[in-house]
Amino acid sequence: MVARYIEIKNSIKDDILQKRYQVGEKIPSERELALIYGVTRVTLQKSMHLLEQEGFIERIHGKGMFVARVIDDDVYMLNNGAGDSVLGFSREFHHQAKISSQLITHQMLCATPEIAQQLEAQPGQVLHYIRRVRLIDNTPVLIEDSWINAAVIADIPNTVLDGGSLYEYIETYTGKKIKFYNSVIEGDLFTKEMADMLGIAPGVPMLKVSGVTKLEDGTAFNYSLSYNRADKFKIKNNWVGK
Amino acid sequence: MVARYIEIKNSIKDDILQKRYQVGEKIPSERELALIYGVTRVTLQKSMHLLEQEGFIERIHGKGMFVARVIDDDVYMLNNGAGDSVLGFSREFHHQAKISSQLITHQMLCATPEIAQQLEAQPGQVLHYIRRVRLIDNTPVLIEDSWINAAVIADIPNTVLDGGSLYEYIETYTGKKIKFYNSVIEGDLFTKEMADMLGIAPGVPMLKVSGVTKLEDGTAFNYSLSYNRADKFKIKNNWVGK
DNA sequence: TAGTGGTCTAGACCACCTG
DNA sequence: AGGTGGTCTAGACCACTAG
Repeated sequence: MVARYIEIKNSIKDDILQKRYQVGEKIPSERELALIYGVTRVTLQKSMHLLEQEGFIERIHGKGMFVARVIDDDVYMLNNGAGDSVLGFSREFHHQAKISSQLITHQMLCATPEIAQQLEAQPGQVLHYIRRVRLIDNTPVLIEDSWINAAVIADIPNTVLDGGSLYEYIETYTGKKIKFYNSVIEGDLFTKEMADMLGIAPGVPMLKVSGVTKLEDGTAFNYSLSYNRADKFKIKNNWVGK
Repeated sequence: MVARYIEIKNSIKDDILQKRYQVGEKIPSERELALIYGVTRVTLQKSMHLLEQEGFIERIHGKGMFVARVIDDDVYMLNNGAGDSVLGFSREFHHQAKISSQLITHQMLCATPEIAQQLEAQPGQVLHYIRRVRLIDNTPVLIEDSWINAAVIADIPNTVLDGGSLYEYIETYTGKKIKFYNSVIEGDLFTKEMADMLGIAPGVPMLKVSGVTKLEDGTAFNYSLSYNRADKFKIKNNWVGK
């Protein structure tokens, strides 16, 4: 059951990505598009506001809506607050490159008070602890630690951890969608130990991203901490006022 | 002319910040709040969706709306995609600390092709080039380079660059609000030259943030590049599905 | 079953931009 | 003046959660 305004948003996003509109070009007005898609203006506006937040169009009061120039780049972009790159490394990049994982460890342990608090669970709660090195085209680019509440996801097959999408597995397993991801980005340097795992020199800059993921029913199931090579990743952000 | 849904959003945000609701507590339903504020559900929902994007509440289908735990921290948070910290360093932090600036240079120059493209202007367009070191409680924490289109803002008094808010000045000067800020975050290390300007050791990690700022009529007026001490800043991000 | 958020309609009026 | 996006109303029905 996909909402109509999501379908319309994706349809127009596709038009932009397929270059059916040129960069900077004015697209049809809200009233025209509402007529075309057979919805009211309110519904169409929901689509267009989303498209604006995702950085594909700019809405200018009194003028119209215009296709934004979209930045393409040589490095990998982790989109913030827009798009779906939040929904997992595999899902995001597997179309443009070969994604693989090296499972360092997968064990069950009890939550420390700190992690329990992040997961809104009791200290001592049984968790999966997973450490993976992730590779793009066979080059190691990041280390990711995940703590996953075993009360929410009891079993995690190692086949999922090798190459599959963990988030996709969880959505299938629970029958619920992922709705919240609250994260914090920090800059730091790789320690020798971590640099060795990635096969790079120590003292290389990194982007550290930590955060909690929740399902649509509010269940916090995953706390993760990833250490990303700063020469391989950038984070894009589109802020829109009001 | 402030929209009703913005007023309502701020009113409820204030209730949360003033602890009139406890963390995790359920707040009144949409229908109740719509009645209280004398608006329809559609209007109230706009308020609550904003509040959710800003990370203050979580909306759970079938259950209700709940106050999110808000992360307070010792370091300074640059909020992404939510809140207004995008709208300038001064405006964001002057309530919690003494903000000052050290003006390194302010000169007029002609746009290179690269910067002209960012500003959607012609190469050779006259620009302000401004380099400032910014301080929190007299500690230098970042270096910021700005290129501002002189065709949009002709005069920039040095009093504004010293301690005032540049963005506030621009909104007053042009009579328009800032609507877009598209930025990219990268991790890197401070060079010796930059480290010297901040009085720190070279090789310290930094968060580099670059981006273009536009007014509500779509005018790109500012391209900026800031080099932030990674031990002083974090960047927060709230992603909400759908 | 009752209450919650999620979606959608068919209008209306306002604010901004251009000719 | 005419077209654009921005806001708002007063309903309706659907999907999810709980007791």
